[in-house]
Amino acid sequence: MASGISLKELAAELKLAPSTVSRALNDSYEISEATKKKVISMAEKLNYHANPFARSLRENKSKTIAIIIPERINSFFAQVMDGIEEIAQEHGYHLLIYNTHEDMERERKIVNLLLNGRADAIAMSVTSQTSDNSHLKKLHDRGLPIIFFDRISSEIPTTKFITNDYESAYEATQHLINQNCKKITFFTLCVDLSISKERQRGFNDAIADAGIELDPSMTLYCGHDEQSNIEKIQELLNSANRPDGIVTSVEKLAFATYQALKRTNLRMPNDLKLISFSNSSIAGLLNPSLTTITQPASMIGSECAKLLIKKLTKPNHYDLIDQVITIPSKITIRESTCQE
Amino acid sequence: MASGISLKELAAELKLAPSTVSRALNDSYEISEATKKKVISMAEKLNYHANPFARSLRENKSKTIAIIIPERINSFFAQVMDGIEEIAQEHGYHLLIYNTHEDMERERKIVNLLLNGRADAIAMSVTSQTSDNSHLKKLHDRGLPIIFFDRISSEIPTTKFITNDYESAYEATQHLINQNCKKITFFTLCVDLSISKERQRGFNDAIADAGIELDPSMTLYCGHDEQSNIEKIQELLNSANRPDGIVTSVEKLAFATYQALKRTNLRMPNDLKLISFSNSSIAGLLNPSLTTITQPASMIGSECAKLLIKKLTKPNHYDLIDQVITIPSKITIRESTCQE
DNA sequence: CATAATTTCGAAATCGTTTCCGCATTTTAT
DNA sequence: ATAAAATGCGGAAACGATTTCGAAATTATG
Repeated sequence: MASGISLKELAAELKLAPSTVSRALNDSYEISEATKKKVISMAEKLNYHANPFARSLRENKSKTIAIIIPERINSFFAQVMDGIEEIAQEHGYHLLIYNTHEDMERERKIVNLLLNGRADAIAMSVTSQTSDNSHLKKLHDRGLPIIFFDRISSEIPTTKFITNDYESAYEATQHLINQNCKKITFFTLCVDLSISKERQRGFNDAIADAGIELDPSMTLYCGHDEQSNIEKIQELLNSANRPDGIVTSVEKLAFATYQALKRTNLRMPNDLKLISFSNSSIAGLLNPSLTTITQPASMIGSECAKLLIKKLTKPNHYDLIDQVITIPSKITIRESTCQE
Repeated sequence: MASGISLKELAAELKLAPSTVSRALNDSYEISEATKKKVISMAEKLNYHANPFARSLRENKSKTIAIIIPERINSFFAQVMDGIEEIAQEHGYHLLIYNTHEDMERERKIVNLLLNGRADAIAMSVTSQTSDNSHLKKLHDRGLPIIFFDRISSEIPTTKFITNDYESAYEATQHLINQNCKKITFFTLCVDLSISKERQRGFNDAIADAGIELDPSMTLYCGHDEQSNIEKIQELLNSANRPDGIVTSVEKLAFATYQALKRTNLRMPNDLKLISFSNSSIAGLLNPSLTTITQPASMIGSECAKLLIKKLTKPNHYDLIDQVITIPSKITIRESTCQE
């Protein structure tokens, strides 16, 4: 609790005015080199560290960026966070982390917490339930720089980073068609989410463009509970018109499919081919190894951070214009979609 | 940048003194219910949010906990962070995240940043290079509550949370011996780390207790580079005295072993059995599924947070006494160590 | 009714910085 | 030689909240 020495005490020790010491430490041109040296060395000696709150209060900025993610830290969000962290640390920014746990009410609370300057900027991925975004609007109206990534809120006019969900899903589906799949199913989670919609659209279009009749049974809606997902998938795989190709829109549904598959006597890739959106580093170690669409998570994170910091350091030179920046995903073909 | 309305402005609007408004908002007994109601509703109406820096400056506390981790967010640290986040959010605490990237110099810098009250408490896992811990000592001497988890610094007299690394490694090794392995090798990363040492010790003792002669070739030292690890392991597997059982002290070395194995014609578990420390949720999906020692990561995180918050809210009732609390890991036996 | 006790609120200090303004003193220009 | 400008520093206000102390208004008490 002993919070160290203050600027005033340091000044007293040096027999200088606080204003002089402050300027010396901030390398002001008004202070002679001689006194600067004296001040700095005394500060070192007495282990002086400026109080961040006093400074933030005075300067009305916190040198802090807040990250808001919607769920427990999975491989995707971990990589995004790592990407942001790298850039933030490089520029001396601090990082606050919040998790909305897919709960819009929590999202609203957290956003309100950030309304008072605790963070200078925000990078966030919205909740799957975020229908009303008045709280986000308020944040934006206050002038707080905010960037969305992955799960974006299109109604807030700012910069958003996503990956090419539509194209990737299209390509993934096309890949299965090329591998001779006749009945392809799309596994998805939350239909309200921007990325889910895009991926679904990519799937639908690829199916339609291949001249296949699109019907609702070609989409399986899953939930957040692992076990019931597995059962639901198992049921599908045991049914009469089981698919011979699957595109899963999120990593965890691919894993659930592996689990479900274990309980059947179907073989992958012979009876069934699987391709999934995933950032897991061990997709190549699964049995069979999993063909993936890998999102550029780390780069999304670092680009968010770079842009935010640019905006913060040169507010007039950069603007978070209302645009969606797409960083393409990468499809890695592995055994799970091999031709038998 | 428009940082909202201030207490003073709110007071002016209400034709009350700032002190009264402050007390009303903090539910002081000195204020009548009538004025409290008026103040609160006006605060709502004008969207007043207290400036956190002014408050922190005055109260000398930040309602913030800092987490310092030593490397990119893997499944273990992700779970720890989730555990901390859950408890922190419950109690209205904010979370700052720092990553030392296994660099002691960065660790020192980050720790120095926290020397001035930016965080009320710290939960950290040290760098593998942390030999000199004067910076940690300084932090502790200042009276800042600090807790170590997983990678602990035993010289700082505070509470530490670890898992039973020694026993787990011992049991894991014993398990391989019971499965008829005759030549067992231990794969490890950093020998300086407390946890590495403990795991190594557990392995060594299990080997010795089984009446097997312990020799240095039974330990393979790996590095941080994925590819060279794979090559090193591959080389070992192709050598004359290849092991028939492996205990890997960290997750990534198990994955590297899977990769290396692909390049040989050895079969798991027939020719080789593998058990690893790991928190990956998809160990069961590997081919063959991986027998794991799972650390109670989430619980470690939540226990850290609970204890820190107790200490912060009732400083006199709780003390971070110099003790090591062990939360046991759990061994899950899967195909990779099955009897053929 | 006068005095004491209680309730309710205001004025001002305070936390640790930064910065505007002012004031010597010295240097440069005319 | 005198005016102008530059240099180096100090004093004090300000950021926005909390809190100590004290005063006014209300109620209770004798």
